[in-house]
Amino acid sequence: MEKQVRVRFAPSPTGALHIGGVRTALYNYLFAKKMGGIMILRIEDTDQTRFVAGAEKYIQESLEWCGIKLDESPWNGGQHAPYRQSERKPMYMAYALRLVEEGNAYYAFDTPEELEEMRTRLEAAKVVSPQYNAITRTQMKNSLTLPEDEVKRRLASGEPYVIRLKVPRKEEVRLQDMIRGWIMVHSSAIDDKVLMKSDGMPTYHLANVVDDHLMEITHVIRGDEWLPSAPLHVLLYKYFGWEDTMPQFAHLPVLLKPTGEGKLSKRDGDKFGFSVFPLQYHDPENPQNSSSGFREDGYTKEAFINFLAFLGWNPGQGSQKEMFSMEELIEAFSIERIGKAGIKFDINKAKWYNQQYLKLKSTTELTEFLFIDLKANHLVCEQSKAEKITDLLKERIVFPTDLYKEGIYFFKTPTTYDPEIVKSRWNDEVKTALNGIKEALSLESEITAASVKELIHSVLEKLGIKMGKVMQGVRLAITGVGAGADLMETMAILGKTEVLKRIELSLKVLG
RNA sequence: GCUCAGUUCGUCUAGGGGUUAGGACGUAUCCCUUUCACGGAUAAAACACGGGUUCAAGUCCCGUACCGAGUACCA
Repeated sequence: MEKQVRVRFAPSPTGALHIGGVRTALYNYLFAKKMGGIMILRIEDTDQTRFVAGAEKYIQESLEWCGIKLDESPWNGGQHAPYRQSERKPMYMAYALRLVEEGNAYYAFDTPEELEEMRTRLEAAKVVSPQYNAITRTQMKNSLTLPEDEVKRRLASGEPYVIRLKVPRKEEVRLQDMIRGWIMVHSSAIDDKVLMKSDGMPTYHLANVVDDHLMEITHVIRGDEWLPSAPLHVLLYKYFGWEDTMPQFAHLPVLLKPTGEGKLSKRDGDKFGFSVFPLQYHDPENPQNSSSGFREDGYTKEAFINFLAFLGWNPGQGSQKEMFSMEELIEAFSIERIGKAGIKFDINKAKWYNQQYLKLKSTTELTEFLFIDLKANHLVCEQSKAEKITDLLKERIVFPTDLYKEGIYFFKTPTTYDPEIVKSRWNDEVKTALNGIKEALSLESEITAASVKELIHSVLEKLGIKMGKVMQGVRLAITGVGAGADLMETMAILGKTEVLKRIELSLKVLG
């Protein structure tokens, strides 16, 4: 029987969780659930200098909103707790030491200044990529070059040191990526990466391999930016003797800016006018670091997830289905169908998805959104009227707030009239029609969409005016704008008195 | 620079040797309608380039170009 699938999403709490991170989490989740496996979240907080308070909470809330459920995490525990690397700190040194003892790693005492000096020296000597490696380490201060007693003395004196991986000089490192196939890298292209930092914390490379092994991770699904260091991780698995249980790798293609130049970054949200974060983010220490989120922009989570899932993945096999619920995504998902190329971000598709999902919602549900904006603007409205308005408008909205934005004229008598429409559509014929409608309307007791339509028809017929020529002017008089939902329905909701009032007002204001 | 990846309509993509290269978003036009939208229909729009392999290449191989990622005691 196959081993149970265990995947992890491993963000670092350095700020708001980027949309690309959400996608990585989503793919992990979809794969885990598809395989009947376990989804784990591990907080990678080994860099204390970049720690941001509140970031972890943000990650948690984001995933909750998306409906990505965690089987094991810092918040709900699990058999491999703790799930924060900072809390696992004591474990890592032993593994690093084991590497040192077995001759696969070594102590290094070089100061930042000395490292900098080495780089400038190498650059001056026209070395293309200065790195700490099999060649240069012979000239640095480490346990490979220093006498044994000197190393012991430095260690005992509490002098700061790091532990570096001793990368072999000539060796072919290969790994199989589930998305990209076989990848081969020569060890000379990898430098002697730091495994343990001088503050006693492991670097990502060590921590990730140790934790993935300990947590029995079977598949590592992560961003493309890790691909270049994946061979290094393979080397670590090898030195630890964990090759047999090494997870399978899948490196996801990056999300690019709409222009395609570089990956989508925090700043791009402002630049291109859309959010790059799932939730609104407020940085208490750095308010200008705050950002808008998809949730607050009015995207439903269903649309957000559907949109995100299709950024680099599709069900293939000739499927033309675009709308997928989380359950359907799980059912259809496979790593093999993830693309290799970077994806340019296009917010239009997200808007379209949102529109589709909003249409699927019931009028009652949508009316809730209308009430939110109504309350915020200190307006009251009867439930039945609000539902009628929602019903009328629901086909035209992209965001829930459009209900209020589009329907503002239901709640406020227009005080201004769209100058463009006034210019092109306001004329004597319209005024004649309006006067005729006003007269006929004042004789009515109450109106319905059908009755008012009939009324207008007969008035215009009597006056010898074609409907198409004046109706936009009539709309302007009643709503102040040139576009909107069915005008007859609109008038019926407004009621006879209000319609009359507005006609008179327009005649007075526009002359 | 070096290493590793990638390249089908403007965008997301289907396609796995033989297709009029399909769909979706967006765009345009038409229909519906009192207008705008919705809906329906139609259209414009792509295999980066050059070599091979093959009877046959978007599909396989090799170069070139371009694009991206990585190149930290960051993840």
